[in-house]
Amino acid sequence: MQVTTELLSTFPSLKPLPAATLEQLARESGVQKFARRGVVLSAGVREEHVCFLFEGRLQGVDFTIDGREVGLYFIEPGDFCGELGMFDNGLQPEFVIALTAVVVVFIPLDSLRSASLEHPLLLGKLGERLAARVRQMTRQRSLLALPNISQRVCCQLWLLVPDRTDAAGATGTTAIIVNPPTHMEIAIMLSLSRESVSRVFQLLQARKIVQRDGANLLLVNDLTTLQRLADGSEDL
Amino acid sequence: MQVTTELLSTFPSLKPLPAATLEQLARESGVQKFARRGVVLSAGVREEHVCFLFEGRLQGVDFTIDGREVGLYFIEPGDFCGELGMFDNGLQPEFVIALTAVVVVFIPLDSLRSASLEHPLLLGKLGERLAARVRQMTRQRSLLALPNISQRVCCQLWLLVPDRTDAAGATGTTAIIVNPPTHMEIAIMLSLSRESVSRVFQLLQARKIVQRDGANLLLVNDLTTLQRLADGSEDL
DNA sequence: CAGGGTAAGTGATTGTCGTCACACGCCAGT
DNA sequence: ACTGGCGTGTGACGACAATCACTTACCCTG
Repeated sequence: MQVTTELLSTFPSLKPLPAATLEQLARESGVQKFARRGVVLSAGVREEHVCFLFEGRLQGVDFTIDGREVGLYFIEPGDFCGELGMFDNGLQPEFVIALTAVVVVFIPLDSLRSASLEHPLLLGKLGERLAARVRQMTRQRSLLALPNISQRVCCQLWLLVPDRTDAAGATGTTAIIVNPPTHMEIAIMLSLSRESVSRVFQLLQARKIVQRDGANLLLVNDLTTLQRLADGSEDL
Repeated sequence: MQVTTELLSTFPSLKPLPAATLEQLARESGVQKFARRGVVLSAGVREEHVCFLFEGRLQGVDFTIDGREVGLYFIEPGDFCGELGMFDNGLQPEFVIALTAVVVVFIPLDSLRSASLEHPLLLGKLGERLAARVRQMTRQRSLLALPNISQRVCCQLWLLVPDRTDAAGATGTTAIIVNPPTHMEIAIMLSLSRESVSRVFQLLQARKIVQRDGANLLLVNDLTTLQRLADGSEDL
C-alpha cells in the first residue's frame, strides 16, 4: 500500500525530517495491516525494516526454551520497533506481535541509514529509543525479582498508569488505563500464571482500588494505595 | 592518575581512533582503582563518564524496591559501561560494582561526544555495545521465565562457558571457566536463593559435569550434558 | 439464536523453593 | 594462633504459587 509523507510525519521521530527526505522514505516504505496475534517481526531472522506503529498495540515477546511465552514490552501508536538492526548486523532478538488489529509502516533499514547520514538527528532519535529500551528492561528486570507476587502485579499496574507522578497524593487519586492488558498478558510480562494475576485483581477489586469499566477500560480509583502496594509499604 | 594513549588503545573500541584524538581523550580522562564491592557507577544519578574496564571484573546490578540485589550483566576487561548517557540525557539506570579489585578508565561523556563527531566509527561502536546490551538482556529475561530451577542455573552456566558453539559435540566436551561467579552472584542473576544454586551445583558435581579446581577455576567436564540440561532435553 | 473462541473467576491439590539455622573450610590480618 | 569474614554445604519446615479442572461471561459471526 502507498505511504504518504503525511503518514510518516505523524511519527514524532520522523516529523523533524525535511520534506524531501520524507518523500524519499515514503517511496521506499510500505503500510501493512495485521490481525490480532499476527507476527509483525520474527525473532532469529535478519529483519530489514524498522516497524512504525500507526494504529493498535504491539508487544515484544520472546519464548523460553520450553516454549513459554515471555512478555517484554508494549509499543504504542507513534512509536517503533525493530531498530536494533540499525546498530549492528545481528538478528532480531524477539518477536513483535499484534495485541489488537494494527496498522504499521515498514521502512527499510537501508533507507533509514541513508536518511540518517544526512540527518544525524534521526540517528539520535533511534539511539534515544534504544536507550529507553535498556532503561525499561532494567526496570522490568527488578520487577521480576520481587518475591511477593501481589507487589509485582501492583508495580506493573503502576507502570501502566499514564502520566503518574512520584508525588502520589498530589496528582489526584484516580486514573484511567485504556485498553489494559489481559490477565494473561500481564502474567507473561511477570512470569506468573494467569490464575495468580486473576486472584490479585480480585483482591484489588474487592478493595475498590481498581475497577473494570467495560472491556477496554480499567479505572484506578485509589492511586495512592496502589502506589503503596507497589512500593511495598502496604500488603494486599 | 595519568592516562596514556597506550592505555586507551588497549580498548578495542578506541584503538581505531587516530593518535591525535586518543591524546586528547587521554588528557581528559582519569584512571581509578576500586576494591572488591566498590561502587563504580551509581544508579539514579547523571553519570558524566563512560567507564572502561582495564583490569578485574565488574557487574551491573540493580536493587528491587524491597532491597534485594539483582544481577544484570558482567563486564570483562576491554569492555566498558555507562554508555547510556551518550544516547539520552537520562540517569544511570543501574549500579556497576567491582566483583574483584579493578582498574578502570573514566572518559568524560563530553570528550567522547566531541571525538565521535569527527569519528562516527566511535559512535558506531557505542551503538553496537548498546545493541549487545539489549540482546543480552533479552536472553537473560527468557532465562528468568524458566520454571525449572536447575535448567535456569545450567543455562546461565552455559552462557558463562567461553567460546561455546552451538554444535555440542563438535567442540570437544570440556571447557574451563576462569573466575567463575560465586553462588551468590549466580543467584542474584537468576533471582534464586544462594542455597538453591548451591544444591544444583552439588548435583552437577556429583554427576561429574562440573568440578572446582581451586578458588578461581571451574572445569566443565561434560559440555554436552550441560547443554542438554540447559536446553531441557535432559533433567538433573 | 446457536455455537465457538477468548477472557476471566475459583477451588483443591501438590510440589518446590525460600527461609532459617547451623557447620565447615579457607584465607587475610593483627 | 586467634579471629572474623566469606563462600559454601545441608537439613527441616512452611508458605505459596503453579497446575488442573471446571464454570461463567462475553463477545462475534454465521
